[in-house]
Amino acid sequence: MKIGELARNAQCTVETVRYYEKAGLLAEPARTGGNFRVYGPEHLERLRLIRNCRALDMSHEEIHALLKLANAAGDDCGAINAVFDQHIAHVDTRIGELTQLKAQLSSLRQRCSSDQGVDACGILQGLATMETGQQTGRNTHLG
Amino acid sequence: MKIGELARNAQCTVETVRYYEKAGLLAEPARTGGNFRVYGPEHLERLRLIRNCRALDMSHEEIHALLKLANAAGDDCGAINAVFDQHIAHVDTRIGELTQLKAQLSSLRQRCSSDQGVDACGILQGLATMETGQQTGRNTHLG
DNA sequence: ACACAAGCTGAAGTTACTATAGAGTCAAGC
DNA sequence: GCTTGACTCTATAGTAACTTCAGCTTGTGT
Repeated sequence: MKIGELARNAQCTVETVRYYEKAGLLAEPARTGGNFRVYGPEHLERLRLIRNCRALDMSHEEIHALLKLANAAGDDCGAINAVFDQHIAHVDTRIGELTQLKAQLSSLRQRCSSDQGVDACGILQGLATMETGQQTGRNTHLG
Repeated sequence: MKIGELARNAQCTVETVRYYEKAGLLAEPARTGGNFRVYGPEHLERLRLIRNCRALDMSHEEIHALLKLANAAGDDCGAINAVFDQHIAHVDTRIGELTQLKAQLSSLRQRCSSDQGVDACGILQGLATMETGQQTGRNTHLG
């Protein structure tokens, strides 16, 4: 199949497919005489796997590690579990961060009664004076 | 004060300060004869506000809107509330997405018993065949 | 024969910064 | 007066994971 069909089957754009190829996630396919890429079902399966990993918010780095492990057929998959567990921990951390964030936002939001002037706005005052606890988490790749 | 002192006071780097200036979030300050930026307390207050907004995961676009509203002194701050409410909704959406995500990840994770071969790995099988419900949310700027 | 869809490459744009290169400024010490 | 070192300046490139664009070639339908 050609790139457009592949992309449709995997629910992504052709640009994304070419991007994955350049990024080394998807193997370079054969070409037609006219230089068009031709894919087989194995490419589709691989692309679906990649897209699902992305839907699960894995980074390219994590996906790359996973693919490498998947290709080392015969090995036991303890290492795959490790990649997965680490990713679950990322997601969990991020949920915790956002939950705390929401609490902070809600508390600020309550300080404003909407029909007063900007000068007295509790949100703006809070934003200008609050001390954010330590530096904010750059510790996951999840936003 | 000079840029280094400003940055220290606001807990960020000098590069970030210069970046905010170029991005139009922070007003261009006066310069010394030697072309060094000189800031007053009003710059510090503004910078603190920006940093706090960032700590709350607001995008530059949202912050820009907020600053514009804050500058329109005298207006009532219903519009500020609207920006805030929208941002809280973003955070909430993202928490929901990640929670669902974690459930999916955990369910996949349980399919692997660790000491089997890669061929039989339930995680990989799941990843290659699962149908991700619709397209994944590009609907917030929160990762 | 000709239009139009789909494909190709390479480069630039996105967000919010961080990092680097190479130069200039300033205060302190000798 | 001169040097050292900390600080500052501009401009450019790199990061992640794509998207968008320009300009061209190929394939398909009538």
